[in-house]
Amino acid sequence: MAMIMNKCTSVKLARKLSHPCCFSSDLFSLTANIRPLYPSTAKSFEFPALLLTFLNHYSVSPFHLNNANVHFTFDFNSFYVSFIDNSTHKTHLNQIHAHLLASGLQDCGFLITKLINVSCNLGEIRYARKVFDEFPDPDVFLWNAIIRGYSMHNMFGDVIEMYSMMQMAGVSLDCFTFPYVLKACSGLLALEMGWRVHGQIFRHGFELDVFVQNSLVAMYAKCSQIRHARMVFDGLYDRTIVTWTSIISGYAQNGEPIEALRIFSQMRQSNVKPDWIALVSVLRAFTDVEDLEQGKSVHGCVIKMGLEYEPDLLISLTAMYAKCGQVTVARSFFNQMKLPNLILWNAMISGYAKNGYAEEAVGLFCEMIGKNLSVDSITVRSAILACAQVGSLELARWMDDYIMRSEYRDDVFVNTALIDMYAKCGSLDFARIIFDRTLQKDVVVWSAMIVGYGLHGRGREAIDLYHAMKQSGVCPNDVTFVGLLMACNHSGLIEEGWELFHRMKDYDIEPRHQHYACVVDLLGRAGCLSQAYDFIMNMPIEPGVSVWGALLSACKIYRHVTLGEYAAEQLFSLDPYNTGHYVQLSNLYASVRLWDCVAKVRVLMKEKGLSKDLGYSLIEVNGKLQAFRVGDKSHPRYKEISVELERLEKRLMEAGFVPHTDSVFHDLNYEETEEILCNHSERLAIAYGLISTPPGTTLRIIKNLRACVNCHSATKFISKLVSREIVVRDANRFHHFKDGVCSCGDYW
DNA sequence: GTAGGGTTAG
Repeated sequence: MAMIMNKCTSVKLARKLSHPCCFSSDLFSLTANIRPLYPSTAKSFEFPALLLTFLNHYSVSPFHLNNANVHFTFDFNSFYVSFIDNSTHKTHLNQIHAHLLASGLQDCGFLITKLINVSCNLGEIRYARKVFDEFPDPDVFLWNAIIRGYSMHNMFGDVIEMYSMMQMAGVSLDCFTFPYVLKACSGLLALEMGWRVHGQIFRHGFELDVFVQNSLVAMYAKCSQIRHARMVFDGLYDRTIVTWTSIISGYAQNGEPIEALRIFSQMRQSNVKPDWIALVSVLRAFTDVEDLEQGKSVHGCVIKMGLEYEPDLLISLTAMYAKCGQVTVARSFFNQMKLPNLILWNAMISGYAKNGYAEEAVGLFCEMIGKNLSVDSITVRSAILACAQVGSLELARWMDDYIMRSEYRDDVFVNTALIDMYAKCGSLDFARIIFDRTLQKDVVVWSAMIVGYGLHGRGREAIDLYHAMKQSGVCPNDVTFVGLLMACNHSGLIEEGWELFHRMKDYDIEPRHQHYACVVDLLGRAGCLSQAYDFIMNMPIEPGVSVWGALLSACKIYRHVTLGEYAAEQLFSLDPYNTGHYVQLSNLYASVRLWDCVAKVRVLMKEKGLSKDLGYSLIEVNGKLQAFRVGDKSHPRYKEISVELERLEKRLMEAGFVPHTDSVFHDLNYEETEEILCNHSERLAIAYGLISTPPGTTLRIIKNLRACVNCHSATKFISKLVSREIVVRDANRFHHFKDGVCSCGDYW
């Protein structure tokens, strides 16, 4: 049998028929079984020969054949006609039309409506339109048929056009017309048109039709008019599960998941039983708020209702678990789906990317390309985000190259992601190239570039770009200011940062935690610790982790123990299981040689079951990332690395480098300390980079933790000794080491 | 012949 199958159609049919996870084979056997039924059954029809042609060619459904009134009730629903060889559609339709003409039935509105419906179902929308145009005086059924055709193929502009023409022709609309037209308004986000249609609905007296009203709720919700959707919803006495689902998903789509969930519980109280689409909508709301526990309870509900094999629920569950960080659980749902589905893959890739499983995300993306699966803008954006996290410039180049050859090269969202990616992979130059070639830059594009400069401590350029942005008529937003403040902070532009912070109110932007944290950082950097403390005390919002963290960092740099202890106390109560805070406090104690206190912090961590995060560094050599841990001897070239390390050590000593022992977490004796220091992962990566690349090559290193004082200082020396630029991405920012100086100005 | 859902950059 010729099989040109519409994926979506086959899924719908399979849903009606059998276990969804193995639909393809069931579908085949079912079609095979019922085919032989036709010839014998068909003989008993009294209907004209052309309708037999219809049935034989365009229907594989046995369901209607046993019906005594078959010639008036048979069904040409889209999913029953999707098995026909595409190339013969046109011929068959032509034959049928010819039969109609020959039988003098060309004016039979009923048959022509059927012909139009079948043509639309087969995707022959232009043919349908031709048949429609040739019909002398179309009635409302015929108009609805052609409008339905355009609607089912998402040709919304044509829907609206036909709707206007229908009114001009003086045909009165019925309650079937409006849902198609409203769907078109939603699809086009044509709110004005939606308003007008709403007026028509009133005038035609369809304000009680539940289909029309449900469509109105959905239309307003899709056009971001959730308040209006709510007004229609509140005015409805007769609410079906579709009504409830429309308003629930409307709130979720408009960024109000909490309200969506509140209405869901209201729905449950009204004893309306959710169906699978309602559950999908509710899952989305819990996914948005990343509420794993509630998400799990919906999962329980899905199982209770026996819907756990519903493919679209599997997708929603995958998305929910993935976004809530349960990527392994998500992956098991992902693996259950045998047929490729773009949204499922997107959910898995973005879930991986969002939760730090960057390699898995990139891997899946490559798998998609390898398998020739179609991707969309969401797929590439998630993949770009993952590349940004990996940090490899080579991978970033590959991704950029892929985008340049794709249909997304002018997509402003994709380009924003690319700018961010290049900035995080260490190349502002490439980021700038993308930025410069992006037309119609919105505030997000500008902010991404400003944040990029900020990340690399290029404060002046960030501020210049900010002025250029304003000049081009784009208004800054809160993210722009995060970028600017970060840029000032990372490059020591203390007064400029302070001034910019106060400019925020000119744009009615309420500072958030990140902005306050940047200011505390700025003050801290300038050594104004008591001002920083006063600033925190006068904040209009409750200071959070980022703010106290900034203060603790400053206290560590300036060795201010009492204030540091206070900041640490706040951090421990707000964020008790974050190892970083304990390490910072311990490093503060170590810097003033308060070894007893260092030990106390260690005990505190032990009590909480925490251990210091293992440091590692990655270095990219010839497009490959190599990982090194502290004291790592496992590398195949360890012998050479170790020789290089010793050589470096010697040269460092000769150049007058003195190790800073206080960056070691434990109280060790001097020799051991020094040995561990030069075995820090960063140094291993540098040594490997030096022996693996030609002289003068920039070394690019990615660390999982913040730079330690000792490595930072040693790396400055090394950059001068070996005449190399060394670019290090630590957990917070970039350090560009060159000629013995670091771009961070020794404050990070 | 009609209505509702899932993936989304800084």
